Amino acid sequence: MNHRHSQSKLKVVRRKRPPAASDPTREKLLTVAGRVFAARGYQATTVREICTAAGANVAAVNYHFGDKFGLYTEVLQQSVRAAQVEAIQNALDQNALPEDIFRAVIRARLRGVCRGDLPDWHFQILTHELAQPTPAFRQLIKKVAKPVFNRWLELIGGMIGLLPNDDKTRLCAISVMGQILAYVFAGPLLAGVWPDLKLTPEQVERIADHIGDFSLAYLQDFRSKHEAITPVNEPRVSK
Amino acid sequence: MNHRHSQSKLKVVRRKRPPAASDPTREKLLTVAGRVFAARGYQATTVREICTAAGANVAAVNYHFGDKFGLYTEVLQQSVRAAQVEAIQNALDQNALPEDIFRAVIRARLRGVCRGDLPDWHFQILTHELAQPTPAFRQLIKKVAKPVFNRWLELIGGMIGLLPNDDKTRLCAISVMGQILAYVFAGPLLAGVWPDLKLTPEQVERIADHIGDFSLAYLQDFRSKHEAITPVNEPRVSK
DNA sequence: GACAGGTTCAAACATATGTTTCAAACTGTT
DNA sequence: AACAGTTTGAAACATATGTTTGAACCTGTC
Repeated sequence: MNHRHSQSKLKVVRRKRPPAASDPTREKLLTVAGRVFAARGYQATTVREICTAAGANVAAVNYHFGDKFGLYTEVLQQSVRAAQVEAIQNALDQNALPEDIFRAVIRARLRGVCRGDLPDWHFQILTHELAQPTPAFRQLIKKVAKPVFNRWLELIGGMIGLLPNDDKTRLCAISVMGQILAYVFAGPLLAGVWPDLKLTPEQVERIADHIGDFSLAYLQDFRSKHEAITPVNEPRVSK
Repeated sequence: MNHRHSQSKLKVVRRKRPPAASDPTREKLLTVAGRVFAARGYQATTVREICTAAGANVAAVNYHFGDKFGLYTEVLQQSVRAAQVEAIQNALDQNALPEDIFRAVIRARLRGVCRGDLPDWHFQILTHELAQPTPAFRQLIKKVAKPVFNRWLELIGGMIGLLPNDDKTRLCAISVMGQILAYVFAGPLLAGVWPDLKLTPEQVERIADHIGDFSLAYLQDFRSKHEAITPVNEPRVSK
């Protein structure tokens, strides 16, 4: 009944030569589709809307991407690539004080949401995925989000002297991530509740600093209280 | 082209007598629709799916609710009513220590997300609205979320000795809300990143306690550092 | 039982939408 | 210029879906 994401098309229309590096209509479709998918979500978006907005024929999507879902998948990948995951990876893999890495990650993630004034459309797409995950999304989580989060757990575990897989470590990691998510995903909610909030670059820095302060208060306190029994170099599972 | 929420139907089919208190198919449609809308979102949901799941005829929705959007609006209202807003209102208006009120609010909000095992479907609907707000949603924010948040600002402002509309107060309020939102709205993300997490009532209590501890570390620290210049009884704007 | 008002049902309607088709236009190569 | 492969375009297709319709079906009242 419901023609969901058709997943495995056996007879996919694929061009012989690879994407030609700069195919005008292909590029146009991709950028336009990004905006539209971000605004309406996968289901509510029509290929006709994308094509007319891109000045292309209705058949263009099927020709270049096989089908609607093929286009969406490519948009999603491009979106994740643009979501500055490497920025965060880099921050996490830097050789610096844990606290500095910690703040750098927060800043990197938060910077991603203000390209100009509104949350970047890349994140709006993720919002839709959060509400209604497609197979493409689950895959991206496994491949992108999970490794980053694991590294994040190591960092925080190190800061409070617990193992990465300790429940307390996880709770703390989520507490910090959650504060960031509020600004990334709860846009409409925030706008209704704090209308004057403008996500200028300076304001974003202030927010990042605040989240850092807010979180470190607990993390450092936790560490100093448990330092006697669980030294930094030999973390143990607590309780 | 796109038949969005049709908003103002002039000739709405309305029964003469009010909803009859217990109309079996009407009730059935409402409860079923809640589940389906929560799972798929407004656009992706078909009235046929709802009707067959409710064991009713396709025409039932139009007969009882005018059109698809009428049904959705009613589901949304019922959903907000069930979202335990009063529980939070009550907690906020209680006469107790600020810290206790603070923890009670966190617990109340977090409890709402675990009716059984998965996030309650009421919140899933809100997730869709977050991704793609309907007019009905913006209204709900103004009427429900904003007053609660203002009360929340007062509480936190009082705890750190700042005015409710101070930026710092707002940042703190969002920091706490954000931690909660992570569990409410980022379900798929959490599931991918912490698969073993089971939202049992006990686990929810633990999470609530953690968020309380995590946040109070900063709030109490902030207060004690600024107490000298800004006593509790006479809060001032900081900086 | 007859009647009236409300309710349900199967079928039909109108339209929206993803996809396909096939001919025309285009592009680079010989 | 001729040709082959690629890309585009307008129309057609098949299906999904919100809505309407008119008859049948209740259910209580006289």
